[in-house]
Amino acid sequence: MSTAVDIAGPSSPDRAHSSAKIPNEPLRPSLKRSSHPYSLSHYISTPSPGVDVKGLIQPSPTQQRAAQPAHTKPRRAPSWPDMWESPSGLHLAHAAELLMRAGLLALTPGDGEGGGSGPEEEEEDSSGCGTDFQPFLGAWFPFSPALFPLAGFQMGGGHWRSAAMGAEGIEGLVAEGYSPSSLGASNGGRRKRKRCGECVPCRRQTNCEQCSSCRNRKRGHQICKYRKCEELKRKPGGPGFESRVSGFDLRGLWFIEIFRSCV
DNA sequence: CTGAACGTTAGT
DNA sequence: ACTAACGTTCAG
Repeated sequence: MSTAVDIAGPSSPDRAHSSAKIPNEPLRPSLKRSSHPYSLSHYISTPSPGVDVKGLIQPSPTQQRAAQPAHTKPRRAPSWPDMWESPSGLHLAHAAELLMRAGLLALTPGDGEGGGSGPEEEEEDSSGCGTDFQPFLGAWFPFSPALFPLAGFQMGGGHWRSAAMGAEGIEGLVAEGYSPSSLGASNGGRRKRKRCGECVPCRRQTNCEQCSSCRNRKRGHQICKYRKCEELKRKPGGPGFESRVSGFDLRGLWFIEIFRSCV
């Protein structure tokens, strides 16, 4: 199965006559940085035979018990609800929960007091698992580990944590080249959003030169319709709007698919 | 509701 | 300064 994205567009000759000034790869540097040879679909469709994914991911009975929501705490960041949901139903939170059940992820509560409700549990859970999984993650995920802060995860104490997109998450974004202003954190959210660089339209490299936007570029000031970022098409603040990293959809699906096939 | 036009922002 | 393109407004 090819991971090639149909960047040719529905009705557009992908001619190379796109205006020379149009950047061919308008991706964020952090997105371009990924040099991993394999794609998500590669891992989903053909799990590496050399790696016992199940063994790494399947929760031990102890872990399962430890993860039982006996006193289910809200795992969602109170101030970033949208970040955990996506319009397509691909819930990163779901994936995160799966991770947690598998003992591969420890949630950092909002206050971030360190051990959370059960320092002992955490020690139990992370024994061997986290440290084993860490290099595994590095090899497993095509996107740079540096992207984890984007998804609300951070490294801490030898295993991955969910920072619930608190201050750490913002730091991660900043580290990735997002300025607070570009995140809409200031000026009442009237800042320009940036294209995600990951969706099909974003990955398209040429203008069709046929759509109204292309033909009317002078006055329209709009990017080619077939290159219009899917994320930017959504209304800011609308349902499922993910203001910063549109890859959440992909990653959420990714996690879920991986766990579906492995657990 | 959709698309065109324009103002504005952001990168070079 | 110039260009690309996002956000907003408005006409149809």
